[in-house]
This record gives sequence, C-alpha cells and structure tokens, in this order.
Amino acid sequence: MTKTGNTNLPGAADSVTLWSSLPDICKLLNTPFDHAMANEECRFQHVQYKAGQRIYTVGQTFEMLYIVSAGFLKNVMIDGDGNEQILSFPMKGDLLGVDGIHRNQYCSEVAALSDCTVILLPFKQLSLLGKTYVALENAMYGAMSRELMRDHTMVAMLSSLSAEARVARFIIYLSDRFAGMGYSSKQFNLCMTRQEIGSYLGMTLETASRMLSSFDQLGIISLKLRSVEILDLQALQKLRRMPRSHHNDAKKTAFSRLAA
Amino acid sequence: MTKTGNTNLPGAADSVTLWSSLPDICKLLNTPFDHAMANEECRFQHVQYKAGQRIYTVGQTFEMLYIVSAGFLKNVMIDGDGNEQILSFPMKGDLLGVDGIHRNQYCSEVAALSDCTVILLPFKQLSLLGKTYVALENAMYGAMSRELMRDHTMVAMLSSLSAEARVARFIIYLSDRFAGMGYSSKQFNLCMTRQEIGSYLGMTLETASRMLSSFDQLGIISLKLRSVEILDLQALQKLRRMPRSHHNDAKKTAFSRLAA
DNA sequence: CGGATCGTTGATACTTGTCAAAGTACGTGG
DNA sequence: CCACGTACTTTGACAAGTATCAACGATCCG
Repeated sequence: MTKTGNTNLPGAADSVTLWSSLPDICKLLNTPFDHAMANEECRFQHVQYKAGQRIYTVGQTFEMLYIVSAGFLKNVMIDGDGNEQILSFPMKGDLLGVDGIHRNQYCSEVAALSDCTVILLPFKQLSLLGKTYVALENAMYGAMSRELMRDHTMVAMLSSLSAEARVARFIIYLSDRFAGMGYSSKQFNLCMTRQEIGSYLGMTLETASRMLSSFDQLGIISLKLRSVEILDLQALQKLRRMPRSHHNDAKKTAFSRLAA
Repeated sequence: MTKTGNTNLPGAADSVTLWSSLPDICKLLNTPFDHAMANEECRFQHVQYKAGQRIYTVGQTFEMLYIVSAGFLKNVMIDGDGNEQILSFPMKGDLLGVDGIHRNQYCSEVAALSDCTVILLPFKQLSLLGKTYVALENAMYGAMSRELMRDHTMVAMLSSLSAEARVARFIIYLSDRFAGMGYSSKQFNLCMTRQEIGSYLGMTLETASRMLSSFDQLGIISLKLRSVEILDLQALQKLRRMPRSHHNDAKKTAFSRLAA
C-alpha cells in the first residue's frame, strides 16, 4: 500500500490516504492472483469513515463498489414505511454495493458501526481491468457469488430456525469471521445494538436480549453487555440445527438439552 | 433461435434442440444489447426438462450458468440434516447457478416444477465473450445484481412481515412475474405445493394453507386448489406492509382492516 | 377403482411479540 | 469532575401468532 496526500472526499474522515494495488484487492477477497498484476501503477483509494457515517445511501447513483479493509458496518434496507431492516454486518474482505449494479442506483445503504476503512473500486474501471487481468474478473464474480451464498444461508436460517437457534448461529458466525481476521474466536465484542441484532435475525430486540441472557445463564457464553466469551461452542453448535423442523420428537429447550 | 438435431444430454428430455444467440440472451435478461452481437455464430443450447427432473444438484462441479427460457422451477438448499429449504421459484429470464462460482461447485439444487426449457451458458465461454461484448458482461453483472436484490427483499420480508403479509406479498410477486411474461396478472396457477410455499415463506404448510383460505373467505382472492384469482389487489397490497412493526398502534387483522 | 399425495380444518401448546418499568452505560455541558 | 439526559439493556407479565398433531376430504394417476 502507498501513502499520498489527504483525501477530500465528502463524508470521509480527514486523514492520510492509502492506496491498494490489484494483488491487495485479490488478497482481501481471498482469491488467487497472478503476479502480472503486481507491478502496475493502477491503485485504488482507501477512505476512512468514523462510526455512524454513511458510505452510500438508497437511491444514490451507482458508480462504485467497495471492499471493507477494516472495521465494522451495517447494510440496511429501508422499506416503504421507512422501517430499517438490517441485511448484513459487512466486515474485512466483504464486497459492498453490488445491489446497485442492476438499476444503476443503490437500493440499500451502508453505514459504519465503528471507525473503518473502505477501498473504492470504480465499477467501470474495474470492469475494464477485468479484461486484462482474468484473475481480477474471477475475483469479482467469486465475491459476488459469495455474497449470494451468504444471502441464501440467511434466508434458510430465517425460514427454518427458532429465535434461539438463530442467535446461536449468529454468535458462531461472528466467531468464525473474527477467527478469519486473526482475532480471537472465543472472545469478542458485538459492535451493534440489540435492536440491530434483532433486526438482522428477524426478531425483536427483547427476544435477542433474552436469548443472549439465557445462553449466559446456562453457561454457554459469558455475556457482559457487548462483550461475549464463548464457553461451550458445542452447545451453540447443537442449537444451530433446527427446532421448527416438523415431526421432530427430539425437540427440547436449551435447558432440557443441557440437562440430558 | 435455430433448430438442429437431437440433444443427448443426461437428464434432458428427448427432443429437438434449439439454440439462442447473444441478443436472445440479453433479451431474456431484459438488458440492452448492441447489434454487433447479432450476426455471430456463437449459440447457446436449449435443454428441456420434464417436471420433477433436476437441472443441477448440491456438490456438483460448477461449469454452467443457466437461464430459464420457459417453465417453472424451484431452487432448494439442503441443510446438514437433509432438510429442504426453498430459496426461490425461478422462472423465465432468471439466472441459475451463480452460487456455484465461489467454491466451483453448486451449493444448492434446482429442479423443474413443470416441464421447462433452460439455456446452457458455459461459464468460461461466457466470461471470454464478455471481453468482446461489453453489453454481455453488463448483462451478466446486472443479472447477478438482480438476484442479490431479490434475496435482500426476501430477507427483509422474512425478517419483518407476519405470515399473513408474507403470503400476500407472495401472491403479488407471482402476479407481477406473470404480468411480466405476458400472462394474466389476475388469474394464474400456483405451480408448487403448500409445503413448498410454506418452506419458501418460512412457515408450515398448514399456516400457508390457512392464510390462503382466509384470503379466499374474505373475498380478497378466489382460491380453488392451485388456481388463484386476485379479486382485491389493494387489500393484498395493504397486507404487504407490516404487521410486526414495533409500537405500531394501527395493527389490525385482515378482517378488521376490511371492516374499517 | 384404489392408493398416494396433496389440501383443509380444528384443538391445543409453545414461541415470540408487545407493553411497561427499571437499571446501566455513555457523552455532553456545566 | 460531576450531573444530567439520552440511548441502550434487561426483565416481567401478558397477548398474539404460529407450530404441532390429528383427522378427514379432495385430487390425481396408474
């Protein structure tokens, strides 16, 4: 990465600008890259946002894709009545803005939950470079496919799991993502409110809070506000799989499952 | 489209093979195309499937994308315990197989609900052609973005709407899709079982059945098994928007809403 | 015609939402 | 540095929504 002068992008926090090369992008996307890309002068700008700032918003004209370089965000859809629905909590390596391609304007918005750094990928430029560097094009398709897979997993989870199981799965998901970024998979901080967790998982904030409290009381996790420590991963993993499946005589509450 | 001899693809119904040109593909994807594509000899094969046949399955190596040319299908995810979760009901113009790109193998399966025709798009070939024909590449990105948007809508719906509203929204969705294909938006046949509707909408088959019956009794639709006629579109559209929003004092049942 | 699948409906229990109240953390301004 | 207001979190009691289980009717297909 290369340092240059200050950026003056609207909304961006005031700071020194960094740039990423094509191999940097591929590494972030966790995709193979060929070294032909390495000695290029084409670079992608980093932009920093403070917690609460918006990266893009609904209706804004689509020009950029973004890759998260550091920090935590939320991807929010806003329905006709102005209600917010959280779609995902993007973090390092995630691709943002894909939903803007189709209608040439974003139909969701992304905001920073923590201070974070995002890499700007001008879509036209990217698409052009893809013709030269096959690996880059593959990285793009791969990343879009991965986002689609995640959405599918989300749909399946919302459709078929109980609130208890969805919260358990959420904790495991975060644990895996943190592990992938080199952080502890056992202990981490939730960077969102109960309301946001509830919205994401399709339940009220009270239910989300209750489930977390219940896991804490059962000794499955140790919870103190936003700080979570996983004490019994296996118990969480068992909760991953359904209640809500039909004709399932092994249906039990978390408590009775532990007692057994 | 061009006729040629018989196909002998495994699983394909025995029939005359048709082929689609690049402009055909773009038209199906509802994307602009330039006429440079028109006089090309590169053609994409049609394959016909009978109701119940599988187009691709979980774990199968990814090679193809598919576009639905005619008929109705279901896209199913299978979880660790062998439970089926319906992700979508693809129909004319929909792109299939995108979830296979990321890991180079499909992680869901697609089966035909009715006899249907699907166009084979070898991914490598497509990706190569994209370098020559910008419009094709844009069509691909656009179609993938559209699928992602649909998933987002689905997540939002599952997270925030009551069973009643989800079923209402499902009927409207089908109506819109049928209209887009030139069929009646008022009267159509559901091509799936109550079980499949329930799986798609995150509820039991009994709840799906009850909601449909209730709309029928209220005169919102006329229901006879799989045949649906929409009698009061406005009532359905009102049901689209939430119950389940928090602190919403206008919360009413379908019945009281009609009475008011 | 008979079996199998699909659809409907009812009774009941459980899960989750709703509403209310109180406690806790956090940031801002005095 | 403390006081205060605001936002966030927890917990309880209750109501509503939905799943579960069961039985029966309808339809389709060989």
